[in-house]
Amino acid sequence: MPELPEVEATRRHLAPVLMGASIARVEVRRARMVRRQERPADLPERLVGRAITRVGRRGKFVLIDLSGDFVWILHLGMSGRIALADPDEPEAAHTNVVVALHGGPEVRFVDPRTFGFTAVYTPEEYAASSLARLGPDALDELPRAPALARALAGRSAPIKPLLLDQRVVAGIGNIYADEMLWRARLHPARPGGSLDRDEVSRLRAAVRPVLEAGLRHGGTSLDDLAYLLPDGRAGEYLSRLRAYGREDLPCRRCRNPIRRTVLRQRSTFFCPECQR
DNA sequence: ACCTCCCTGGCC
DNA sequence: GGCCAGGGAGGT
Repeated sequence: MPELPEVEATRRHLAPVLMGASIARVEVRRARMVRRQERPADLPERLVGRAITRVGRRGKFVLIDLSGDFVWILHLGMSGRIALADPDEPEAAHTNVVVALHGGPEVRFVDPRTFGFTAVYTPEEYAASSLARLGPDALDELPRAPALARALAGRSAPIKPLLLDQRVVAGIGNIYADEMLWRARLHPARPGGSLDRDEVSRLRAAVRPVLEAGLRHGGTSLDDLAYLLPDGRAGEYLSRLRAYGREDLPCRRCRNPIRRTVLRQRSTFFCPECQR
């Protein structure tokens, strides 16, 4: 599932190839993939001829700066991936958008479920978009415990959906949220505002190690292989998960069975013994 | 602040 | 054949 580690792996894969390149040609095969820009049909003309000056990331968004102050945005949704391939290589199924670079490979946006999207923004459009309301990046800008405590203070919503709220902290998705709460020994249904100082510190301390472990192991590909690395391989982090997907399996800390519940329509896995 | 919806492949 | 997975926007 593309959450922060998978998106960061994608960014690292793209950056060396895209930096300094310029865009030759754009093909949008599924119009639905271009969303959240006022006139989606403008995407090709906004991209063609522009040079790439930076390949960044904020939360789950890949942000590609272009000449002329445009920014090209990629969001992988839940089944998207970016493949770099020479034009004569065969295409994967569900190659929905192709962006060819001058004298270089094609950037192929493959996404069976089309929850991912792409757009090109002017600075004004960016400022008016939901991207401008993203919280601090969970890896690069993680707030210290006191600031995190302030963000959670007075919140009656369960801590897990708060972790998934991209305005609080950007980049955490359903799998890694469960892993962080397991590591911090916090029950996912605890109201955000009920966490004491020590608990907020534990949670804060769990964020980066979980994301970095995901990154080290190439991210998490579930059994449906909806998510793959840019080169088509499966991420290896699945086998190291402590909570997510482990219903009825022994907790790796206390050996009691992991339980599954649904919180805000999302599968939630936790150890009822050691997460309180 | 909550629920519904979008979409498709894989599984039962 | 029907259900499930889920990020994020939109509606209530």
